[in-house]
Amino acid sequence: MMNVQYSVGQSKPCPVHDFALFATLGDTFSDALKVVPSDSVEYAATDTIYSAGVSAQHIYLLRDGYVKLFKTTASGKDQIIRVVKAGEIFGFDGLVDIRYNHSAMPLKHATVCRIAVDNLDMLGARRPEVERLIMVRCIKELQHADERLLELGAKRSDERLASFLLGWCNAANRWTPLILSRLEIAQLLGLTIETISRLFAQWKREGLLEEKQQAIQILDRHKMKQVADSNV
Amino acid sequence: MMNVQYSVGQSKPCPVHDFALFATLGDTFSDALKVVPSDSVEYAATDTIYSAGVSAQHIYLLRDGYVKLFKTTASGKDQIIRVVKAGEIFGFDGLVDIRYNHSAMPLKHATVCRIAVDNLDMLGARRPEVERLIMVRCIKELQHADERLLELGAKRSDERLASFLLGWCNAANRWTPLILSRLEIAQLLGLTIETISRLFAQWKREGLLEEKQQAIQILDRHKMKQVADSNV
DNA sequence: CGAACAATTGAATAAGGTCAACGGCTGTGG
DNA sequence: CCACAGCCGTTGACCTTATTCAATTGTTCG
Repeated sequence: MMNVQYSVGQSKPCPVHDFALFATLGDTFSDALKVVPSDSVEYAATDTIYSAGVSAQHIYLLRDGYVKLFKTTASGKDQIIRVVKAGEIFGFDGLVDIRYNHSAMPLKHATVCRIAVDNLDMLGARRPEVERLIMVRCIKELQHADERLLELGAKRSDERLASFLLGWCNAANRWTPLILSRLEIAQLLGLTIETISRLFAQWKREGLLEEKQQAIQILDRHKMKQVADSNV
Repeated sequence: MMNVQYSVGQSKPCPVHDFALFATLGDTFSDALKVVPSDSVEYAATDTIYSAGVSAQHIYLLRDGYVKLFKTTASGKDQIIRVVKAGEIFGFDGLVDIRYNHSAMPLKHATVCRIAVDNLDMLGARRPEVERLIMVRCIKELQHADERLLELGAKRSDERLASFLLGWCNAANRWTPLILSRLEIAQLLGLTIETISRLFAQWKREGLLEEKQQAIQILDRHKMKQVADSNV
């Protein structure tokens, strides 16, 4: 572990049971979790949480910030698979495989709580509940992946960007911090920086979208939805 | 259930435990499964197994043939999410959601065994093992989806087709039946019929690929791999 | 303040899509 | 048994979309 900064000490216990995700399992699980060694780790923008191909020893819960999961082609192009938001879990390849099949890095900054896969055994009888939880999350993620496959495979650049923005700014008519750079948006949508930039410029001109500082606001959500489904 | 033909009777019990996938759970599970109502259903090429948005009541095990899972855009374009092969399970949206989030149809022909989600409860104490099994399958599928996202988002048409063909013809230098039509390959790779056709023609000319009847053979697997990773 | 980096914009190019015509196979009905 | 319709695949010419290349501006950070 090189560029990893522990938030307080080397192994600060992580209050996993505070999180809604794990809270659904009830108190018995929370109690059980207190037995499981877990620690809190903080990452800066340039840190790598884990790399594809590396031994998959931990399962992660994102406490604060955003994390991008991505894969890299043989020719060096990155494709962002998913953007993880606070409260979500990621990196559960270790439950099945020896190695991670993708890489994980923060967007800007991230605080995670991680549990060693080996230590999951300590949960004893509660373990099936964890697996059920992960199964549920996994199916949800699979549905999300299906949707993204549809976007990458069957939609034009403007449709892709529009539906990404709609998903990102889930609050209507409010400023939403855009954590991703143009490059990261491009890598997420399978496009180039320039294409993203041009679409932004066009939509700003048309009064569809506004941007100030690092934040954006969708001015005409209805029209943006039309663009996303190409009902123009 | 309209265009559904039951293989023998209305509810022929399905020997689920014969399948490698479930066999991993051991004999106790096989015994338990005999209690669970499941039936075998046969579909022709034009039948629909289930449609996106429909109530997700069954979980399926493909016994014979191939099944395509796909989503449709608002404008009517289909994107094939995954091609299911014999022995694999699909349609487990019902474990989490009320409705299927994608549609399922056979390629040519399919025989499935299905279990009502409600009846999975009958497995009682053995249920955690089923959930673990599904979790494992689900993670595997997620990894597969990640790979496909990389292909659709970051690769050119020739790279996509080449890596699809390499995956499809896993046996080296042997004739492999190509179950998919040009249209279906196009819908899988996010391309058009014409593009697929042109690449096939080019590779046949170059002696990379051969096609007779409904079968194909990769003549130069090494070179095909180079195309897939654009090491040209 | 200047160096590095991020975003914008324009012009040229390439990749793939669209449109259209044609060939070939299959299955059906006279 | 043949003729023909219908479907699938092929091929060519053209067009659209998005990428690439390049120059410029804006932004952030030491």
